[in-house]
Amino acid sequence: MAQYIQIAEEENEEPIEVPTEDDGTLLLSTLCAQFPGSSGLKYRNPETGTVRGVRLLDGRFHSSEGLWGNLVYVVVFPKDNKRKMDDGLENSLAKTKRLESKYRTTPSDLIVLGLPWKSNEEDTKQYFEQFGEVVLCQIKKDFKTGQSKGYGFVRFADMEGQNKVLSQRHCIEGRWCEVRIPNSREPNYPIALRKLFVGRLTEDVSAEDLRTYFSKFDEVTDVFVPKPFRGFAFVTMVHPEVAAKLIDEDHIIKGISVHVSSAEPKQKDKERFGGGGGRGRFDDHRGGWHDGHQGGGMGGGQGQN
DNA sequence: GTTGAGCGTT
Repeated sequence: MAQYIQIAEEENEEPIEVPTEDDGTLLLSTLCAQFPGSSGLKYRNPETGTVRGVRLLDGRFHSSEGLWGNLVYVVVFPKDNKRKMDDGLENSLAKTKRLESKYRTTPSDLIVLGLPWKSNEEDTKQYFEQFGEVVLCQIKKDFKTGQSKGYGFVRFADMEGQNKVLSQRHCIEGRWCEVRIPNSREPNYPIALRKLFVGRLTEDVSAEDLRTYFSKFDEVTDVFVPKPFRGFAFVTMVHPEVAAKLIDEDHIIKGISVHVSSAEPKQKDKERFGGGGGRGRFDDHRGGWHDGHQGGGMGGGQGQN
């Protein structure tokens, strides 16, 4: 009968339970469904403290004694993380997901949800032009009455405009609107819930190091290190729930123990830390796109190409 | 004349 194995993406992360087959093996395809792009499994031997790999034969993982036990297994991704886009190891789901965000390099139509009924195409276009050259702006209307359906499409000439517009919320003529990649069920969450404050930083840790480190947990949309160096940085993740799990933890990056907290400190934290200098951390830098946007120079991070 | 999640008459 099937059992459930606890599998996590990182050793110290919350595992999810994945079912085995009736014969007690775990299908690689089952693993890939939960961890797109994964290629293996490992676990820490409780007795020796060393990490062991799990045997993989013909697309099936086999536990050592036919029992998976209560261990938390950790996903392994291909070593050459600089995987080619059409690497056979990546299934189509993973490809689709990546294409939707990280590896997208040309602008696409973006759907704008929640427009005010009264908004017209001219004013809406004007609003979006603050982010870059707008090459398309349309509002969907009832073809009979001409009444707006409250949503439309916008397209930018380049990725810079697109990235900027996707990385923040929008207030158009008094209403909060959402801009998304069409059909991607991924809303873009409020930046305040995705942005991490990385404190106790030293200059040995570069923006690229930060991006590489935090990319292990989720896609990183932005890394900001104040110049001149001030001992902290901001890292913005795609998913608020991932960001939440990283907050209030110490992380070792290049041997340096840094402390991660929310970029938008709660009142009590303001009293504990910030305070002295006057304004809070969140005010110390403008939201927006700093590096690593897909447009120009391909910021640090994992493997592209 | 109202409304508020959705996915586009070319």
